[in-house]
This record gives sequence, structure tokens and C-alpha cells, in this order.
Amino acid sequence: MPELPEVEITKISLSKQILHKKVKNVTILNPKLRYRLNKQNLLSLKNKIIKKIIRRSKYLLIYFNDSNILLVHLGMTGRFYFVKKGKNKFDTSFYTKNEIIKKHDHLKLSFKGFDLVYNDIRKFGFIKKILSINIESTKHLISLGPEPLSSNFSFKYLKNKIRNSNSSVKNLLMNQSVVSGLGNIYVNEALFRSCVSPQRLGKFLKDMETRKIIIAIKKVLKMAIKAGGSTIQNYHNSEGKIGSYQANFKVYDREGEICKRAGCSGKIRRLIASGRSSFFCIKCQT
DNA sequence: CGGGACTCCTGAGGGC
DNA sequence: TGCCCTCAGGAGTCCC
Repeated sequence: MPELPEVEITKISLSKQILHKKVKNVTILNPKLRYRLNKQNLLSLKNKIIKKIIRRSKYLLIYFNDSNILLVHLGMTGRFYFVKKGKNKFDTSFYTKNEIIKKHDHLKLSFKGFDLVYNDIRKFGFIKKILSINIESTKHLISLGPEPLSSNFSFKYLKNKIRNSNSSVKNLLMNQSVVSGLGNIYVNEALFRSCVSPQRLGKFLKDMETRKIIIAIKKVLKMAIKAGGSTIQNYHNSEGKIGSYQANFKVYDREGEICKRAGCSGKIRRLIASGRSSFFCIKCQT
């Protein structure tokens, strides 16, 4: 499930391969995504050069030399992979179910010597071409909160944002306008590190807990990026490698198991809130 | 305005 | 083997 660390890893692997390279061809393989791929729009990227790739929240922004930007969101299952020219087949060392995956290819950008393919099983992702002058005002980016790893995501900021809220701290941290880039997994993990229950209401958080939450979020994200992200079911980076941070999960997907905190023997409980699973230790997260 | 429910989609995994 | 059901959860939209 791509959250900030997985999108950051994707950005790094894409940058290595396509930065400063010219798009030789654009092929729409299946236009059906969250927003239908616009053929006219995308075909105009032919012969353009990629100048810069940045990540904002869970979005990738691919800048071209003609003042256009490809805004990409990976949704739940979106990913990029490379195919070397002359090689007709996938590298099956990391795709075990080759045909099923290939069925969900959506867009191909051809470069000299290789293709870059966007693949998305569940079609929750999207790719849109946007004029760079309009990028800050697109509905996707305009209401995003601060980057969790930036200094703007501070105690003062977060306290002010949640001090009057009747929402749970879990929902607040998942809300992209409060802080952008977190998803279910890393919110669960950060709340565990903070010893705060996901059910606690924003307005009842103590200052010390708010401070702990900020530190925990930054720590968890940094460690996850260092580990190459987390691989759940089918996330791979664009080089086909899998992340390893899932081995460090303390609560996510550990329902019924024993808490890993030293000296705590609590059980991990799973609760559904707002349609999403919360995992937390009933003993040390209060 | 806030917040919850619903929606898009496909595959994995469990029960029988 | 296979059918049916539930679950995964990002983010936009709708409604109270």
C-alpha cells in the first residue's frame, strides 16, 4: 500500500532511470483508471525531456521541459516497472504471476533502450497532465497539510490543528489536510511508538503525547524509507525490489499477537473505525 | 463546518 | 477444486 515511504522509494528509482531522458513514444494500454487517461494530452509528451521528479505527499510530480507536469498517484496498487528493449518478457524473478499483472498495464512511456510501464491492478491510481503554472491550485494538492518530515510539521502546528477536534487521533493523522503522506500502516505504527490509543480524541491529547506522536511519525517514516518501504502483498519499487520495513511492524496486521514492547505482554487488538482497521496494544497504548 | 458512509476496483484467503 | 463471502484502504463525493 503506497504511503509516503513507498512513493519516495518510487521517486528515487524513477529518477535513476529517466531523469534528463527523452520520451520517444507514448502508448495508452488501458485508459481506465480513477480518471480516464486522456490520449491527446498524453501523446503530446512525445519528444519531451524529463527535467525533475519530486514527491509531494503520496503524489509524484514528473516535470517535463515544456512546462507540463505529470501528476501521478499510485492509489492502492499502482506501480512502475521497466522493460528492456528486445526483451519480450517480464523479469519473472520478481513477478510470479506474470500474465495477471501484465493484464493491468495502463500506460507505457518509451525511452531509448527501454520502456517504462504504469501498472495498476485495482485502478485506484491516476495519471494527469497538468500545466506547471496550475499545479499548486489543483484540487489534489491545494488542501494538503504539511509534509510530515518537514519542520512545518511541528508541535505548535499539530496541537493547534487538533486541540478542538472531536475526531480520533487516528482519523486526524490519516486526514491529508492535517498532515500529508501518512496512511493506515504508518499511522498505526507511529501511534504504537507514542503509546497513544488510536481511539483517543484530538481534543483530549496531552501536550507530551502530541510531541511524542510527531517524533514517532518522523522516526517511523525515516526508518521505512531507509528499509526501502514496506512490501505488503504486491508492492515493488520500479526496479522490482521489495522493501523490508514490514519486518519491523509492531502492530499492523498482528491482531491477537503479543505486544513487542519490552516488558509489555498486552494483546494486539484490531478495531474497525471509519471502515479501516486500527491495530493497537490494549495494554501499553492508552 | 465536521464527520461518517459510500464508492471506485481486483485479488487473496477463509469457510464449506 | 470451486463458489461465495469478506477484507485490503486512498481519496473523492455525498449527505446529515
